[in-house]
Amino acid sequence: MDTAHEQLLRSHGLRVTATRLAVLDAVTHTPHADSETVLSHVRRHIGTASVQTIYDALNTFATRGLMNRIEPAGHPARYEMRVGDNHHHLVCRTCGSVEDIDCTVGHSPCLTPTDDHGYDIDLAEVTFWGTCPRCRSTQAATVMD
Amino acid sequence: MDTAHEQLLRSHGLRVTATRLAVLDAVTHTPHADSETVLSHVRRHIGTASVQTIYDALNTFATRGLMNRIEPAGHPARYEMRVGDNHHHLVCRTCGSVEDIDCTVGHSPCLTPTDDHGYDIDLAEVTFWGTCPRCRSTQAATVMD
DNA sequence: CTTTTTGCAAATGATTTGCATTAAC
DNA sequence: GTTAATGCAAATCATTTGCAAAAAG
Repeated sequence: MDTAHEQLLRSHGLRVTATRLAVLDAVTHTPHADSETVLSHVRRHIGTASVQTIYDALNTFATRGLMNRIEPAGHPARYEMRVGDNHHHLVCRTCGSVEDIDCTVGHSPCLTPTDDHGYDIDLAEVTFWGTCPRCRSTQAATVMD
Repeated sequence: MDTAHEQLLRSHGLRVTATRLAVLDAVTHTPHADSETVLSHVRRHIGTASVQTIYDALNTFATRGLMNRIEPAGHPARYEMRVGDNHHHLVCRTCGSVEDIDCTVGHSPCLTPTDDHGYDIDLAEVTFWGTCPRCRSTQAATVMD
């Protein structure tokens, strides 16, 4: 079952290591995982791993296109396996948790800029900001000061 | 001319100080300014100001709704005066510079999420990512290794 | 055996926090 | 005279960098 991940690495010209397989495993099983979550998952699986190796693996994967890096402002980066679909992200302002949201129109929605200002545009990103149910109930209890 | 800014502060229940007026002035004259740009502008205008005071003013303004804070992933936060229009942002991946982009449809475009996952959504944000003309020409010269 | 990955430690860089001083109301 | 704003120093926190040791091909 991790043969698929081995193939994924090789097909991108990357060396197969226990750490990398564990990182792929972590993000596959916990979409939108942050580096800390990945680190603890990896340690649980293969015993030991350094913070820097996790960052290196995640950076490599994001750069080589195996993963997407999601960077919610004010929160640590999160990662998801790269899939071909078109989806957006819903981010909690309070805890930074991320949910996928299908695109309403199935493809990039009205995202052709009116004026590209000479930029070479490669991505239109849609982010929905809000408060997740859990943070909302916590706040409701807290705000009663 | 800074009377307008004084009124803006008072109308939001904020005290009028030289630093705050200079910060408002900085962001008005340099939309999408980052804290460093604001700091140097303020120092040029009123002689002295601490980093922390700038951060405090910008945070207060963003929280109280006088400004929008734009946080391009991987780059320092930038600020713009809050206006009622509906526009998006075009961010350079390399240098983090920001340009405004008018919304194609004039109002939030196809931004009603298909499933809100129980979140209390307050904003749909559209960000275009690309490379600005300046960074593109620099890279073209550099990539020839 | 050559190149890539890993691990450790130290550095970076934007931003925040605590607290005493000063200025606004 | 209160309360809020400022300034200074030190802390925080995610992430990066430099370099030597270990592992992959």
